[in-house]
Amino acid sequence: MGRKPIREQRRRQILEALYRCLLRKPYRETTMKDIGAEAGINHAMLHYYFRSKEDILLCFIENVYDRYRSLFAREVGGRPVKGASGRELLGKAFRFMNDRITTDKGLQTIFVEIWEIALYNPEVNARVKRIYTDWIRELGGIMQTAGAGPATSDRLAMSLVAFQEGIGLFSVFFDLNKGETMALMDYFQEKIVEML
Amino acid sequence: MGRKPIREQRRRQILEALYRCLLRKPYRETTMKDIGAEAGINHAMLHYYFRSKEDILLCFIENVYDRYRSLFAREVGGRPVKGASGRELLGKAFRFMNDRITTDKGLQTIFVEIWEIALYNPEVNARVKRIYTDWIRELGGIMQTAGAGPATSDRLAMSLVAFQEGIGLFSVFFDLNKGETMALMDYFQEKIVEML
Amino acid sequence: MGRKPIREQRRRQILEALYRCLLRKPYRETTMKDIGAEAGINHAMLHYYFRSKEDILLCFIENVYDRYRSLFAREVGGRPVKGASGRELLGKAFRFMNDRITTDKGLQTIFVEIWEIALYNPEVNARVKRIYTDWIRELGGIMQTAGAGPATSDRLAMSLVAFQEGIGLFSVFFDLNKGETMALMDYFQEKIVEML
Amino acid sequence: MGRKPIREQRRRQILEALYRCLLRKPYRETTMKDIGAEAGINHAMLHYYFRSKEDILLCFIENVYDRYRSLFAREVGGRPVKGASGRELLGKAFRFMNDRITTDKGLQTIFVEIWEIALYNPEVNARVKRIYTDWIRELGGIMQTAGAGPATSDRLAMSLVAFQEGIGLFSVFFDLNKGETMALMDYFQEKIVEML
DNA sequence: CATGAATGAGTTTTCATTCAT
DNA sequence: GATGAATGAAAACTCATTCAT
Repeated sequence: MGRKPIREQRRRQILEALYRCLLRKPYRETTMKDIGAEAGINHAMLHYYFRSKEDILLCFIENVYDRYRSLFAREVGGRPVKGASGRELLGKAFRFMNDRITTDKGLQTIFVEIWEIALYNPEVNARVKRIYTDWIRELGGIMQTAGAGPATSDRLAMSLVAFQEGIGLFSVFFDLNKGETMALMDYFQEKIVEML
Repeated sequence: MGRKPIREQRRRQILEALYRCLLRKPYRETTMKDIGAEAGINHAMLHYYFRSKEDILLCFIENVYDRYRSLFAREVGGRPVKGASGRELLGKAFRFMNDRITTDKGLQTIFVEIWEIALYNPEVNARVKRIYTDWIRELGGIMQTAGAGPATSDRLAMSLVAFQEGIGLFSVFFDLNKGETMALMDYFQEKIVEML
Repeated sequence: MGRKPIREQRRRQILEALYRCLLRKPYRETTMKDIGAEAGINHAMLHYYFRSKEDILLCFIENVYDRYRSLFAREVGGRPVKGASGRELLGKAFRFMNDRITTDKGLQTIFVEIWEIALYNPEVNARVKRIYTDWIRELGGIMQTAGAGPATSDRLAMSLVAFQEGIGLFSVFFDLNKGETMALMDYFQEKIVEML
Repeated sequence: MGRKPIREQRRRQILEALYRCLLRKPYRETTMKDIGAEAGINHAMLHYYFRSKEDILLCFIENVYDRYRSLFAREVGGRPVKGASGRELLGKAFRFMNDRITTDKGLQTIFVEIWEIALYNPEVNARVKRIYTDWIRELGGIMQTAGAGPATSDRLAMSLVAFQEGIGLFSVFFDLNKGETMALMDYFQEKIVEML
C-alpha cells in the first residue's frame, strides 16, 4: 500500500537544485519555479517537501555544513589520531581548507550569497554564525594540540578563517585559479605554523 | 562655493538615502519608494534623476568609492609625501584601513551586500573589481616604498586586503567592537611590517 | 446490532470530523487534509467515500438534520401523542428548541456557516430551505393542535423560528450563557402561548 | 502639479464594487481581480488604495454602518425631536428598520456573509459586535422614551433586533416580498408597542 | 482499501517603471 | 520639476483532486 517513500530523495534533489541555481542567480531572484525546474519537479511540490522557500534555504545551509563536517572528519579526523602529531594534524586541516573550501569557487560563491542573506535574516544568521563559530573552535583546538596557548590559538584561528574567507571571496572576484589561491593561503599558513 | 545645481544636490540626497536604506534592508528588498521616502523625494522622481534602480546602485558604489579615495588622499596621501618614510606611510595606510573601513560596521555591511550583487550583476561586478584592484595596487605601491620587492608586495597587498575584508565580515557577524577588530588587524599587520 | 459495513462507519467519521473542524474554522478555510487529519483518515480517502468536498458538506447537513429530527421525535413526538394536550406538546417543542438548538453554541456557529454557504450554493440552499420549511411546518402543526387557526399558526411558526435563529446568532456573537439565551426565548414564547 | 487627487472617489468605487460582488459570490470566493473588474480598476490598484483584501472588507463594513447611521439620523432622528412623543419616535424607528434594513434583500444577504466572516475573524467580529451593540442601545433608548423601564427596554430591544435579523435571513432564503416581510415584522412590533 | 506523490489552476500581494496633469 | 495614479508582469504559496503503487 502507498508508494515507495521517496521523500528523502526528493528533498535531496531539491537541495541540490538550489545549489545549482545559486551558481547562476542570487537567492532572491531564484524563484520556486526555477528550483523546481532545475530539480525536475513541479514547483508546487517544493511546498510539499518544504515549508517555504526559506525552509529550503535553511535546510540547504544545514546540509552543506553537514557535508563538509563529515568530509572534514573523514579527511582530517576531528581528534588527533593516534600517532599523528599536532603539527601533522594542523597541516591536514590546512590542506582541507585550501583544497575543499577556499579553492571551490562554487562553494565560495554560495557563501557570499549566504553571508548577504544572513545580514538581515535572523534564522540564516544564527546558522551561519554557528558554522563559523564551530569552525573556528575546531581549528583552535587543533592549534592547541599543535602547541599554541589557548589565547593565541583562539585569535589565530579566527584570523585564519577570516583570511580564508577573504581569499575565497577574491578567488571568486578575480577568478583566481587553484594554484594562485593556494599560494596565497599557503604563505600565510606557513607563517602561522612558525608562530606556534 | 556657488550653489550646486539642484540636480546634483538631489542625486546626492538619493544616494545618501540608499546608504541609510541598506543599513536596514538588503538592496533587493529596498524599494524605490523606500529610497524616495528616506530621501524625502517622490519616488517617481528617482527615475528622473537616475535611469533605474540599478543605476542608483551603480552611482552609489562609485560615490562610496570616491568618498573613500579622497578621504584616503587627505589622511594618508596617495604618493609618498616628501619627508615621510615608506614605513610611516604604510603605518598611516594601515591606520586608515583599520579606522575608516574595517571597523565601520555600516560600511562593511553594505560591502557584503555589494559583493553579493556583484556576483551576478556584471556592471556592479566591474565596479567592485576595479575598486579592489585599485586598492590593492595602491597598497602594493606603498609597500614597495616601504622596501618590499614588487612580487612580494603584490601578493602581500592582496593578502592584506583579503584579510581585511574577512575581518570586516566577521566584525559584522560577531558584532566585534572596535578594539577587538583592531587587535586582530594589528597583529597581522605587524607581522607584515616585519616581513618587509 | 450487526457490525456496520466499514463504509458507513468511515463516512460517519468523516462527517463528525467536519463538525469539529467547523467549530474552529470556516468551511472554506477547512481543507480536505484538515478533515482527514481530524477523522484520522488519509485525505485521499475522503474522495473514495465522498464525491467531493461539497459532497461531504451536503451529507453533513443532511446528517445534522436527521440527527435533530430523530432527537425531536424522541423527545417531543412528531404527532400529538395520545393523551398529551396541544399545549403540553407545544411546551415540549419549545423546550426542545431552547435546550437542544438555540442554546447549543457549536450548532449555532455551524448554522451561521451553513446559511452563508447556502446563499450562493444552490445545492446547499435547497437543503437548508427544506430544513427550515419542515421545521416551520412541524411547529405550525403543533400550534394548530394547541388551538391556533391555520393562518395564524403559519405566521407565528415562521416568526418563532426566525426569532429563534436571531437569538441563536446573538448567543454566539455576544457569547450569552444558557440562562440569558433561554430567558430571551421564554419571554417571547410565553407571549405566543398567550396569543393562541 | 500632480494629478487631481482621486483617492476618495476610487476608494468609494472599490467599496461599491465589493458590495456588488458580494451580491453574487461569497467574500472568500471574490478575488481581488473580481473586485477590480467590477470597479473598473486594475486589480493591483486595490492594493494602492487599501492595505489588503481584509482592509477593503473592514472599510466596507464601516462604510455600510456609517451610511445607515446617517440615514437613520435623517429619517428618524437620534434624539426625541421636540414635539414628537416617544411612541411616534418608536414608530419611526420601526418603519426605518422594516423599510430600509429588513426588507433590503441585498443588504441582508451581505449581512449573512459578514456574520459568517465575523465568526472567525476578530477584526470583523469586533466591528459587527459594535454595530449590533450600538443598534440595540439606540433602540433601547427610544423604547425608554416611549415609556419602557430600563430593564425591559434592554431585553426588548435585543429581542427585537434578533427577530429582525431572523426575519431578514428568512426573507432572503424564502425570497419573501416586501409585503410579506413587513407583515411579519409589523405583527411583532405591534405586540411590543402594546407591552410598553 | 490505503497512502504518499503529483498536478494545475488560482490567489493575494509586490514593485519597477511609466503616465498624466 | 513634481506628484499621485496606473500598469503589467511576476512571486510565493494553497488546495481540491487525481494518480500510482
